[in-house]
Amino acid sequence: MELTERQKNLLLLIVKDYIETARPVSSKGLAEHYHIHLSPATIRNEMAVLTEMGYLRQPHVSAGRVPTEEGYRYFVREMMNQAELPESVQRMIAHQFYQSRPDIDQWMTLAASVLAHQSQGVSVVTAPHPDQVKFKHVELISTQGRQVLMVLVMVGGEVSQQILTLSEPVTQERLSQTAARLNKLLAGLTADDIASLPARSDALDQDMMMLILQDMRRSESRLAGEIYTDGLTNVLSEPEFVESDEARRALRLFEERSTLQDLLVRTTLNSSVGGLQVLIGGEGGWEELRQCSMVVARYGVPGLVTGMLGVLGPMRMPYARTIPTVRYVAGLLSDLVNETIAGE
Amino acid sequence: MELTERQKNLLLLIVKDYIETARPVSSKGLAEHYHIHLSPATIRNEMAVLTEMGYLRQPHVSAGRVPTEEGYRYFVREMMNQAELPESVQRMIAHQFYQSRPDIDQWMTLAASVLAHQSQGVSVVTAPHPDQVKFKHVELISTQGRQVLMVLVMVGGEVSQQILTLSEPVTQERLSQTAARLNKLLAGLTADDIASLPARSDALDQDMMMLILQDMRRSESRLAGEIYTDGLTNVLSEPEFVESDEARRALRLFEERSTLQDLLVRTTLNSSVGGLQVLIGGEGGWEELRQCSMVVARYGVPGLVTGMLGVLGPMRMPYARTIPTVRYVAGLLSDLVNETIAGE
DNA sequence: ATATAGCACTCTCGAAATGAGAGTGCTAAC
DNA sequence: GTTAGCACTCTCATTTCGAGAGTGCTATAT
Repeated sequence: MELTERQKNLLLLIVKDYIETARPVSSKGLAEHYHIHLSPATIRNEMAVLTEMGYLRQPHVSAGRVPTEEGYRYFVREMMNQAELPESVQRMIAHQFYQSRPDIDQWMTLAASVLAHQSQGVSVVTAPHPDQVKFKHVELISTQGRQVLMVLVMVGGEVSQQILTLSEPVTQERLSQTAARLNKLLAGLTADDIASLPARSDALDQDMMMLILQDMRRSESRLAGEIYTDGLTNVLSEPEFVESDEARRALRLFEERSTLQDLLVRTTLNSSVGGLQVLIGGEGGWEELRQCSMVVARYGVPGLVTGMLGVLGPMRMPYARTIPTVRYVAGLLSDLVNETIAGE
Repeated sequence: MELTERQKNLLLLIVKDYIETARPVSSKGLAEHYHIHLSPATIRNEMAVLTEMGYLRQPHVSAGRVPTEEGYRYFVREMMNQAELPESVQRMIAHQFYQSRPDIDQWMTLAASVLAHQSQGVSVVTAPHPDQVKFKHVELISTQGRQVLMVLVMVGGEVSQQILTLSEPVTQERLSQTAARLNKLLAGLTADDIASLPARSDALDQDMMMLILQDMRRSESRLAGEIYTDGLTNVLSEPEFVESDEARRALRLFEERSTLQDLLVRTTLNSSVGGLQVLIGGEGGWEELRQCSMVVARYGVPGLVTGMLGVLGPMRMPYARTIPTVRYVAGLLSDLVNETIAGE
């Protein structure tokens, strides 16, 4: 069954109003607030129909109407394509990015901060992660005695570092030689490639190679790279979170990195870069998030390096603000990633 | 005026009980719950005295007693020296640390997690930070085109990395030579030392040196290094935070890194490594934390590299658990830092 | 047919009323 | 010094109540 034009406008207006005020919207209030040329009675009739169709519901018989999940979905579907971030805001955001120093960590933190601020929700951003990790460069630096700092650089610029403790002291010179040999040998190889290489005759070389392999595996398994979040306290004052334990429990998800990653991976697996998903009411099997919505997007260079970013908020979140912001920041990060690995 | 032995015991018991139950403790309840050989009436008399002296107060005339800040302070002072973490817990924690891979980042995350879990509060840990940054090693790696990854290692193992974009492409070979020259020239120097060096004749060398200097300055100004926190959601369900807006607002401090740093620096400036401070009710001029307490400690090698860690919770926090945990983890981190930079 | 006015009806929400219970302080006796 | 007893106070949960909000339905106007 289709919605008439009038029903559609009314529905959108109701959702919008509810998002702003957080209280059930009444026929009278609607008629007054927005000067529609309709009487409350007429609006009531239409509301009854919309309720029948599952877009609205009444908390109790003598309250106004509140959108159902279906109602939110309709709203989001309608405004998805039209919503644009004001240009001044775009410039402001872009400015911050291009002014920060060019460092993945900075960018991620900044992205999380911008998202949280603009949307007044909780933001999550994962660092860009190569689909397949390739060795680029290793550096072995003796700190002192048997302690060695290993800095491993992957193709694409990802860096991992760790401190090793050797069984016996080794000179910096020997470390440098080992590093040089490995750099030549392993350049551009994937973890699988390295695993299938024959053992090195030199014991130190062999040990280091194994450690590198291990590190690359670890890097690969971190499906989504590091996770940055911001704005946790934003939602604390939202009525949904003050009142319901359930909503508060949802926040716990955001502190547990492993579940969070799971969530992200699951929701963004089938979404392509550029595409944007809105999950309303914990769609996709997240019981804990039944009262929440997420706006997520993937960014990066498809097939090479990608990451994801999103915003979580109450189902009543300001989609009109959140959606374009997520989309814009995703685009920005894609550009930055692109520039960084250009000409690969 | 001194407290009699009986008053002291009573006071400690009351504080302990209140910490556990979160509700005002009554004379009767106290007499029943702990089998003291005293009647409620006697206890009431003593309570009246303790109230007089400012250690207790009554939320209203017909409620039990609640500790005042002064009461908490007394409690903490008394148990400060005796509280010990059960050995099984100690082993469990140590195990986690020695099992994790030896990486500052891992350690910090782990420390934050352990603190948050054990104390059921919000934990904060700052990475160890050298009192004075000294150059150790630089590595320049061409990623592609004009993009160069600069990895800077300080004495002590601190690493900073950034991506540079040069005005024109430079070969890896030339970068390596520059790095080698700078490594020789700058080894062991402080930022000030470097600033006073004459300009290099080679333009690339000079540019890089300036960038290194800049990076070191930045590293120095980050007074407390990176900040790790955990357990934010722990306190959300505590009654204090559910009820009062004020307490909730305090959490906002913890999302704003800059204020947080300020707080840490100010509170730990005059505390020595090994010492442990308990700030009750926002002592030290933090209005926002009037309802909270913090247990903070400094760790590391005095005069060389230090960091700090702490736990924030409601004034009603389980000090008996938190204090020994903070102390133990601080010791552990000190050991780890020590091992890492041993023989410097 | 569609929109509207009117009205009866239902339900929530806040305020006021009430009463039980918790806990105290004081006094007098042990 | 300790304790039993008792009067007193205040809170908190519960109930009652009425006002108000908002609806759905029906009859009327366009």
